[in-house]
Amino acid sequence: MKAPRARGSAAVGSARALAAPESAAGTRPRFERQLPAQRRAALIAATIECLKRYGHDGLSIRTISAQAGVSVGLINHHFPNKDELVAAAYRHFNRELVEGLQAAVARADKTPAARLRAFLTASFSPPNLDADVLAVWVVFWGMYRHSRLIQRVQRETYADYVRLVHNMLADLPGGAAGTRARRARRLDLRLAAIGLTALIDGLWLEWCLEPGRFRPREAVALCEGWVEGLRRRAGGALE
Amino acid sequence: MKAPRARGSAAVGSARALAAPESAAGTRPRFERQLPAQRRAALIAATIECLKRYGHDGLSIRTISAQAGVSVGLINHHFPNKDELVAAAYRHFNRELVEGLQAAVARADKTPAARLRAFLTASFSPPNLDADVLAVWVVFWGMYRHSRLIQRVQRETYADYVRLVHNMLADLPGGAAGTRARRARRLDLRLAAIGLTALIDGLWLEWCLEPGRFRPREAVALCEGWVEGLRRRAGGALE
DNA sequence: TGCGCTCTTGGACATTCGTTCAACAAGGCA
DNA sequence: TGCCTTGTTGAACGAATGTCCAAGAGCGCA
Repeated sequence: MKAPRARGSAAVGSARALAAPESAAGTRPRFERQLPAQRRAALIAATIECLKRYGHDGLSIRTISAQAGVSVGLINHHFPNKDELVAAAYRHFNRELVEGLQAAVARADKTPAARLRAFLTASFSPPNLDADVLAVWVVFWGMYRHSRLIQRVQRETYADYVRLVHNMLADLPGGAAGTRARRARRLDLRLAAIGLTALIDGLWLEWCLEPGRFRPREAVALCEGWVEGLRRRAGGALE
Repeated sequence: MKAPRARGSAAVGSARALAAPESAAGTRPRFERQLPAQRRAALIAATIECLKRYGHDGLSIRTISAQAGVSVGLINHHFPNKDELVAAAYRHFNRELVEGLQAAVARADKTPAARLRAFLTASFSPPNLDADVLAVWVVFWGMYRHSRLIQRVQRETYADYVRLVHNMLADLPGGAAGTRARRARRLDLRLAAIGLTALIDGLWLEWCLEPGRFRPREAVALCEGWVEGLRRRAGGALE
């Protein structure tokens, strides 16, 4: 299934198509100049939208420029090449996820349990829990092994996510270890963060591959159950 | 990063390159005819190999045929089109995973705990736990939303995997519920299978995105810890 | 008002893509 | 031995790809 060519440019979201062609002498501008930062943002948004709609096939200069309501040449004026645009889109996508989760946690009550619940609920709600959104992730992951750019962005942004999860677990009752069990507990925390992250990602994946199999609330419950089980075993080494 | 063109065809694994060009009148066959089933299998193997080496870019008729040591036209003689070849490769990949896991379980001791451990160990060992292998999965997942063929194969093969996990959990001590708690327990089993699958998939993903963060044994321990936590809560509804 | 910076256009380019097909030839069978 | 089935080749096709660049024009500034 290929992305449509969209001749004449539907120009979704562009001001271009708002009015009918001028009748009188009024010479309406044929395009609107924008500041580089704005245009770059629009191109990044168009890239993600194309990825949502057409998957990997949507990653073509012509599809993206049509989606942005812009000519083919413009992309290479704002980005040195396609790979840089894709990497920028990946960075944006990552940042928006992490910032959204951070905001959800910040809005919650100050108790660790409430913060965790807010985090999980946000993870399993729109806009994150959307089959289109996960499809976008998966396309990016598919590039990971063979694109240095994608690898770099991953390193840059993933650390924030891991830190968020890690801190949330550390704040849980029993999470602040005394000096004595400090070392064993830190091992636990490391593995716990890894496990929780994996559980969340895996549930994401499963839900999107087959949304009917369970409901978002059940995913939250599963994660909370996991954390609960962790706390019960607290102090003991995992292996 | 594009896949190389390989003019003259290195013909990896083909009998073609075994001997030097004939000097005397010996007219060595220019190619070897094979049964359709064999050739199809070779093309599927070449497809997966290309996916491992070059990611999504490896999915081109020319790259695959070069990898198989075969001409471009042959692929369309054995498969109606490229999508069917890719779907066949996905089916093969799925089947090999599931059958490998089933075999590992079958080889293990008959106790449920040993079977579970064998399953987990196999899940987090080569050839499954390989960054290349997961990269292949991720490319397939990236096609899922937009390819009916891939969706169909997914439905066909995923059920076996889920059943395997489900049965293993059901066999655990405490898994065989009495008639009284039957219904509540079945809810638990369903969610437990979902959760364990998600945990395994997520750990896969994490390990391959950053293999240094934890060791395969730790992944096994995390999964066993999860199952242990489940059994401790056995009988109670999860929410 | 008009100049000029630079954002924007869109045609042109060389490649690569998936698919087709006429011709070739391997190898079993009579 | 020679025929015949059919697996196999590789050139050719049109479509689509990413990039380039000369020309055009929006809009701030003098």
